[in-house]
Amino acid sequence: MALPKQSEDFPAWYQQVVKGAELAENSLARGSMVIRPYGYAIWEAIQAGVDRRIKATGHSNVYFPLLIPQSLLDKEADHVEGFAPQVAVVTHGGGSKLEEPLIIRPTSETIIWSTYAKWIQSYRDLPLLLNQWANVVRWEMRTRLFLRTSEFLWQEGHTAHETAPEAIEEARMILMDVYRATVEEDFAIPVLTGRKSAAERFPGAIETLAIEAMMRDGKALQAGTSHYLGQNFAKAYDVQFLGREGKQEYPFATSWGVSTRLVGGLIMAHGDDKGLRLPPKLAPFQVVIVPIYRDDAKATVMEAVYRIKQSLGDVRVKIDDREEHRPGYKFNEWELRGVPIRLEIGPRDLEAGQVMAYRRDTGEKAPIALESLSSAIAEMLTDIQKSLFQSALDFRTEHTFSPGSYDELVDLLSSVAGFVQGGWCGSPECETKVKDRTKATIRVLPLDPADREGNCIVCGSAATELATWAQSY
RNA sequence: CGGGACGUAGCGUAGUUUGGUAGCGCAUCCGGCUGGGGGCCGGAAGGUCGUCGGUUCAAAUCCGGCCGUCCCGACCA
Repeated sequence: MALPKQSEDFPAWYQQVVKGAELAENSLARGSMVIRPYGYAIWEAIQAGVDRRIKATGHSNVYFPLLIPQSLLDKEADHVEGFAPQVAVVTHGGGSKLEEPLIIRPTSETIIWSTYAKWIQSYRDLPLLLNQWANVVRWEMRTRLFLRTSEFLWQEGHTAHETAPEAIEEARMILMDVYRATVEEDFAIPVLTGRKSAAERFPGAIETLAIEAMMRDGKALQAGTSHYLGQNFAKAYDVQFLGREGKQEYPFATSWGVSTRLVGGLIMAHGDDKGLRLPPKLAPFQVVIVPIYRDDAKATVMEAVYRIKQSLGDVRVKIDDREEHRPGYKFNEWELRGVPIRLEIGPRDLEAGQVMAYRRDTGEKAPIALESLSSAIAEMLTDIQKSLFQSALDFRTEHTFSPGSYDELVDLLSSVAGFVQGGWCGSPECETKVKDRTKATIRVLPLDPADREGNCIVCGSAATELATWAQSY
């Protein structure tokens, strides 16, 4: 199979990588996907890193139901307005029409906060720091595997706090210590962190924070969000606690999530014309061994191969011992599937006391002496993880611009050049003007804006902050 | 939901203009030779031509409805 070049047809490239690497495929219900073993293994590695960090910051996991009475959704005005068009509704069950329709959760604020009403009575019950791993359904008009599917897997954290500053700090901590840390350390993808403009905010949120990553076509992908919800949900679901001063008070909320969309980001941030390039921390197989032999050498080679796998200890090693494919076929296939290191082991190598090692990220191939293999592989995996991050960072730097005029801003955004930064006065009119002209949106605003950022690149009046615009997924 | 393209074996496709027994490549299965960058030879199996209806002696082919996929919009936490 010939993969289209990224530069020629990025969407076709993406789709064929997803299918060719056997990550996922479309399923029967519109917009839904089957995640295949290799794709799911990547998701499990992602989950492990996120879950570990969520727990390390004091949160516990819970599970709330998939089905939510429709009336619950209606209680928070912004929320219902934002989600109603995307909600799937169950109207029948047990062979008859339901008295009250049930919605399939598009997110769980409603069911969770209606339950928190029972759990939160006193300031001693706070903070309540819970998270769940779940599937949600949003009836999107246009879907793409991993990036936007009608059903997707995610984690959603829902916390309740005594004070606003505490909740705001929680939302920021999750953004920085869980999401940014996971994506930069595990995915080897640099992210911008910041606030969303009012237009891009989560329905029902007071502040939405996000991490944004650059894909190799210059578009931005929102890779994770963390919301400060204020007291909106507490009031909508009548959650009150008796405070330290003996008065009834409403708690302050956050919610935050990352989803299987991250797999799409992983593909598009690192992939090249040969396919996937997986960072070692998330790769289901960190090393693939392709044995090379004629019949007479088979026993010797395979015996060495198993011994070598043993010697690599904790490294996740796949031995591709399929008889039906020749080495060249396997090389291409594992490159498409993004395995960081390939070891070629044949009689010639064994005689020389070495193996051939191929690095997926750089395409370099060089021999490694058997006696130092274990440390060399460990070192190489570390180096690949670092070097993928560095090259993604370099790519982002090369594709980040600071235009001097509105016309230049429009040109850069229209040609999907990458991230485009400029002063913004904070007015929705200027934001809309750029969007109408170029389809690009403000992806992030600084977490802590400076006092002044020159003039608004759109209208020329005093800028209150530095905005980063981009085309986005 | 609007505009465009498409739907033929597991995958990719030819055939549709001009209606007349559905073909090719890859993959699969069997046998053999092979094996350091997508092997070769021989044999085999695999098809409600997306679906429903219409026109016709005859429909993959013409007409209509529906379903689905992809691209571009609208929408999108």
